[in-house]
Amino acid sequence: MKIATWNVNSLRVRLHQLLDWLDANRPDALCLQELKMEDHAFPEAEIRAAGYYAAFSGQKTYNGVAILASSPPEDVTRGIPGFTDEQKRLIAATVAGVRIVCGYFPNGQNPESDKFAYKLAWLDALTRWLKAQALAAHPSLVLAGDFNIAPEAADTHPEWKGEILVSPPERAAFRALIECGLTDAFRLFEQPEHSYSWWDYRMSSFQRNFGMRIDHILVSPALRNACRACAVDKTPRKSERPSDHAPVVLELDWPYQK
DNA sequence: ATGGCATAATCCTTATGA
Repeated sequence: MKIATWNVNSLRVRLHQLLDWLDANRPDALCLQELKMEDHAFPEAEIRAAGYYAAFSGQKTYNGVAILASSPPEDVTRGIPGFTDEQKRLIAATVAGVRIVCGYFPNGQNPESDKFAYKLAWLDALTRWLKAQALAAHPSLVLAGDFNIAPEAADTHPEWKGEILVSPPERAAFRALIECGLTDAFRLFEQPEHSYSWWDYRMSSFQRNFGMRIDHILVSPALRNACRACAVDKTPRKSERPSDHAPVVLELDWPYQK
């Protein structure tokens, strides 16, 4: 089973790149973030024609998340239960017996801003819900998306300066997620040095590999031993008019037979 | 080397992202 996540930074602009990528990679499930469109504009017919079903939660201009799958997503839920949030940042569904939670975590802007407080509150609500409910109800669970956190020093270019996405409170919030029993699938495998998933559009950041690893796939204990490979696919980032994020792809030996 | 880019909407300027 192949599960992937990709922040497309406008599904309208990236639709054809998405369809090409689906054709070339045939994931069983794909988590999308930053649709930047309302549900009525979601390109359901094009995606269906590519052989995929979709569950989505969109909004105008910002945010918006979706789960595409080769079989119809089941038991779809939107938002973090118990957390009132106008921003469409979370969707969950079951695909082939795996509970898939797709998130577009808040950016936070800077540690002094209200948006930063919102980011930490959002992460706290997510962590509490996973710990108290979701993981118990669904032992085989994947949390995938744009976390907007580079968890360790190795996840940013060595010369990275800013505070946001790397601050101690953000990294502590990431560790709290891990402490729910989740594993960063990317780090289960040997990876190229300086592996990132996002590069700023400015200053030729991609050409200089001046990036950060902020898109992640976390797996629950029941899935940990089923992980076979996990990698960043830089191919779409090299195309014309790319998203600033690259897809991250996890291969699972699932249903697990050992 | 963080600015200078990309996107959407308010649409020729602003808000936001990371």
